[in-house]
Amino acid sequence: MHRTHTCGELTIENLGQEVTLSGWVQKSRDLGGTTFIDVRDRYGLTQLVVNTDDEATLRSKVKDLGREFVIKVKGTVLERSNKNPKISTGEIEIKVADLEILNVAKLPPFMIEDETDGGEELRMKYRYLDLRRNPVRNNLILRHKMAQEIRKYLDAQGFLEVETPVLIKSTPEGARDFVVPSRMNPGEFYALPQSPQTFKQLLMVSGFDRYFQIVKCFRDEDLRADRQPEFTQIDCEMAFIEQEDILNLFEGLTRHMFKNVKGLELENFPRMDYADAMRLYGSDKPDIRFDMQFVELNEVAKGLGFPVFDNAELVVGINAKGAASYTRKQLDELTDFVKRPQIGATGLIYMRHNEDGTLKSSVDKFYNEEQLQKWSAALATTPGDLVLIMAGGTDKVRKQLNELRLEMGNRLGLRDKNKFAPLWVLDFPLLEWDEESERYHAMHHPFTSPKPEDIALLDSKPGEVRANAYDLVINGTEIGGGSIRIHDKELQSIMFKHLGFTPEEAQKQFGFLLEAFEYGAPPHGGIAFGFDRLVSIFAGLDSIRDVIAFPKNNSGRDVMIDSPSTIDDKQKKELSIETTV
RNA sequence: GGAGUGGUAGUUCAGCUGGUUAGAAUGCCUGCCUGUCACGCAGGAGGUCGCGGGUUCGAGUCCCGUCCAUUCCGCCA
Repeated sequence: MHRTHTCGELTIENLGQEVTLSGWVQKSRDLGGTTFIDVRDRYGLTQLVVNTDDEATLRSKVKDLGREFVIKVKGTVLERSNKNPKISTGEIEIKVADLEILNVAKLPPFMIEDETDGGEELRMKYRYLDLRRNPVRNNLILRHKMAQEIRKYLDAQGFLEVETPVLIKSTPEGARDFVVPSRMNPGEFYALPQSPQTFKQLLMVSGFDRYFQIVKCFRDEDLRADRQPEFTQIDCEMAFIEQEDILNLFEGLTRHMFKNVKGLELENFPRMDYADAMRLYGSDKPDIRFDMQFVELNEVAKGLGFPVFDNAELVVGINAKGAASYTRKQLDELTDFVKRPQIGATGLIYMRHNEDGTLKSSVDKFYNEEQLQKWSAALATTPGDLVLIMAGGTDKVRKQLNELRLEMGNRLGLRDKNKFAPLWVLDFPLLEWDEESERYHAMHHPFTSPKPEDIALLDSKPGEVRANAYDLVINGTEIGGGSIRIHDKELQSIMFKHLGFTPEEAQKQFGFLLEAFEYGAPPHGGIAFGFDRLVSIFAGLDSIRDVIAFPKNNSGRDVMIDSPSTIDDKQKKELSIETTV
C-alpha cells in the first residue's frame, strides 16, 4: 500500500480515517509514556503518536528511530488534545497502528531545520540535505512557478520556445568562453554559449518572428554572490518591432510575474536615459527605492579657495535626510568607507543642517555661512539633514558617490526588500573605450544598432554614439538588457570595423551571420533577463545561490560532486590534449 | 590579478596583554518522565585550535609562508 496522503494535507476533516503516510523523521519526542514523531515530506509535517498501550514491537521500532530515517506509517487520524496553530496539520495527529522503517539514515552534519546551524560550505557539500529544508525548497518552488508564468505569458503573446545548441563556436568578444575539446576534430574546440545571441538572430532571419528560451548560459569569469559560471537567462527575440514594442512587452511580462507570483500590482515603469542615470545616481543601474539624487555643486563650491574642490572636475553631493545627528565616529566610518581601496576616494566632506537651522561643515575654514546657504539651497536641505560631498574626476567621483549613496540607503533603512522599484535605463552608449586593448569595445554586443541620428559621430566621436539599447533595473540590480539589432550587412561591417576587426576576422568569426543578413533579414531586436537574479529578488535574497538547486562556490567548484576534476591520460589522448608529464 | 574578513568539539561560536587540565550553546549517547511540538530533568562522550615553518622557558593567541571559505575591486560583449 502506497501513501494515501502527503504529510501536509490532513486536517480535522479527515478525522477517523485510516491513512498511510511516508516521509522522513524530523524529530521524535519521547515523554516516557507517550512518544511524538514528526514525519516530514515536501508538503509538510504530520505528528505521529505512540504510547504504552501500543504493542512492544511497535514501541521498540519507535525507539530505534533517528533523525532523517525514512518511514512508512499506517494509522488513524485523531484530533489532538493540544493543538499546534503553527502548522497546517496542527489540529490532528496519527495514532500509529503499523510502522515500517524504509531506510535508516546517518545523523546529518547539520540540522535539517528552517534556522539551520549549518554554515554555507557544509550546506553546499551536502546540498541534497540542505534542499530538504523549507526555505531552500520554497525558493525552488518559487523558481518553478516563475518559469511557468513566463511560459504562460510569452506563449499567450505568440512566442515560440526554440532550443539552440550548447556546443558552439568560441569568439574573442565579451566574456571568456568555456571550451570543450572535440574528439572527432583533433585540436579543435567547441565553446559553450555566453548567450544564444547569434542563433536567436538567425531564427529571426528564418522567420520565427517571436522566439524565447529559458536557457543556460556560460561565462568563464570570476564569481560573485550574484554571478555563477553557469546561469539561466530568459532569452527573447522579435522581428518587425521597435524598441517601444519590446519595452512594453517585457514590462508586461515583469508585471505579470509580480501580479501572479507575488500578488503585487506595479505602476508603469519609469524610464531614464543612461546619461541622466549617471548624472543623478552615478550608476547605470540606480536603486530608485529612495531618492538621494546627486546634486552637482561646481558653481557654488569651486573658486573659493578650497583646493580639493577647486582642482576637481566635479564636486557633487547627496542629501542624507535626517542624518545630521550622526556622531563624529559615524562620519569617520563613512570616510573610512569611501577610502577603502575598493572605492578609493581620498576623502569625504560633510555639512550638517542642524536642528537649530545653523549650517556646520567640515570645511568651515574655507566657506562662510552665506556660501554654505547656497549648498543648502542646491540640495534642498532642511534641519536634521546631512550633506555628503565628494570631488574629483567626473567618472570616478560619480562611481564613488554611488557607493556612498547605496551605503547611506542601507544605513538609513531605505532599501526595503519588500518594496520593488523597476526602472528602464535607455540610450546606452554604443561603444566603450578599453584601456587594456586600447580600442573601443561594444558596450552591449557587436550586433547592437546605433541610433540613426548618431551614426555620423561614429568616425569623429565614437564614444558619444548612443545605441538602441536598454536595461531593466529592479532595486539597483540589472535584471536584463537588450537592443535593437543591426539587420543590414553594410552597417554590421562598419560596426566590425569600428570594433577593430579586419574584414577577414569578421568573416572568420561571424561570416555565417553576415551571409544570413544577405538573405532577407527582417528588422529585429530582443532582450534577455537574468532568471536567477529575478528569482532572488522575488525571494528577497542578495545571493542567487539559494535559488539554484546545485550552485558552484566562489572558486567555481561544485563541492558536492567535487568538480572540476582531472581526467586520465587516456581521455586526454582521445581528445588530443597534451598530457602533463 | 588585488583588498578585506574568517578557519577552535558533529555544528555555530567565545577564548583579552603568550602562562595550569581550551570553554559555551546546540546536536549526539544513557537514564527518568503520558500531551509534547525549541518538551523537560539528571548524567556522559566528544578537540591534530586549517596546514608548514619561526620567535619564546612556554603559542589557539605573536611573526612568515601556504591552503580553504567568503565579500568586494579588476573582470563579467
